[in-house]
Amino acid sequence: MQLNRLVIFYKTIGDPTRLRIMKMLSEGPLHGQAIAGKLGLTPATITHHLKRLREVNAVYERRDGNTIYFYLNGSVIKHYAKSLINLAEQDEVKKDMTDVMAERQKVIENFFTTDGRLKNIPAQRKKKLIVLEHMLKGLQKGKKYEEKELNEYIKKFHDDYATIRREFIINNYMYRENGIYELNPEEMWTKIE
Amino acid sequence: MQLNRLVIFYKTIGDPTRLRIMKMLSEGPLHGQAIAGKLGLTPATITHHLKRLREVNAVYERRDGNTIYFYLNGSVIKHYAKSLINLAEQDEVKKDMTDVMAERQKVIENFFTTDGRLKNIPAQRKKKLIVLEHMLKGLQKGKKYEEKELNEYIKKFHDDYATIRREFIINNYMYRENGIYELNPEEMWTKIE
DNA sequence: CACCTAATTAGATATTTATCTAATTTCGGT
DNA sequence: ACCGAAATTAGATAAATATCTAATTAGGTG
Repeated sequence: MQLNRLVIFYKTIGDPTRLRIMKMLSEGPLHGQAIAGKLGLTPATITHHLKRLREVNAVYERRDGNTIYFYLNGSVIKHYAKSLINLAEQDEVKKDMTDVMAERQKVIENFFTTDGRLKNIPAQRKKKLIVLEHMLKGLQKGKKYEEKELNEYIKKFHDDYATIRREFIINNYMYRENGIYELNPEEMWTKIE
Repeated sequence: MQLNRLVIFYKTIGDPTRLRIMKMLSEGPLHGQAIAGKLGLTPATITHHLKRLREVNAVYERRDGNTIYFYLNGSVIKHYAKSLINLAEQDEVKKDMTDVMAERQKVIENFFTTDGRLKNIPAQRKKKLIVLEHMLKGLQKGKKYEEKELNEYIKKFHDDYATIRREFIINNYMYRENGIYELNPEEMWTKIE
């Protein structure tokens, strides 16, 4: 459920230590020991908090040797913030959709073959999102997908399923938990400006 | 401290019952009994959550007879959300300030007499904020003000101290706790577009 | 292989807090 | 001045969780 995701995210954020970590990471990646040192806490404690932050995709990590660098995941955080802003705005804004739709259609025609395969992943962010959303249309809301199942689905469009699957997560279209994937509610998707 | 405010706000938001209340209030004001009914919880429990939400100014209330209607305080919520977005954006954007300053100066000259009194409170939001910020300059960061003390300060500018004091809170320039007022860090202020 | 450092896991403790029931307060109407 | 409805307060209980120490796992390097 959508509300539930927000709850978990904000509960995670609403902790002094975790917010301090996020603040530190906003100035650049750090590894666990460094964080522990700066905060005067035990590595075990940092592991605990990073686990929490990872669970909501507020951070991601990159391994270098046996030290792991943690990065702030700005886009996910921004999306949660935006869904808070939506909540705070009681008025419903309806925009004119016709032009937007025409533009989307053109992008889809350019990037997909007539038999529905993706020619290549657009480099331009805006077009990439349109393409991703097009592929997402075949997935069911609320359904839980095994990673393998999702890979198979994506392969119908393009061989590089790993990249595309990652894009689904990065742009907040999907949510991963214990290797199980699920569509996010649309309010949480990365929006095209 | 700034981080601390954020922590308290997000901890408050990060609770299923409170987020559900906020969601309900986003569709219009409600009184306590109504909220309790819809959520299947005790009035005492609702009081508890509303107290929390009030502490961070996420809601405000209006009394009608002896029933109290609660409203969502959209602007405060949006400001916290924006400060999250700031955190998520690692790049620092510097803008050209010279034009902006000239405009502010003009507004201040128009709305204040030569001996520094406020002629009247601007109706236009943008100008109002400039005027409010001008008055705020005489307050000290980190200092805690009694309500009476703050009233006296505002009276130096204008007799209607109650309205102005309220504007300080609504626009997130100041923070109130147990009748004590304090300046918010500037990152949290209402920003002029 | 032996060793070192980083990270994680497991288990224990102490603090926080959401919720309830019961008592109390607040306000308007009769 | 009294009564009823709405809200708050007080106190109790149960659940969640931040942190620590100690043990374990992972990855590299001499």
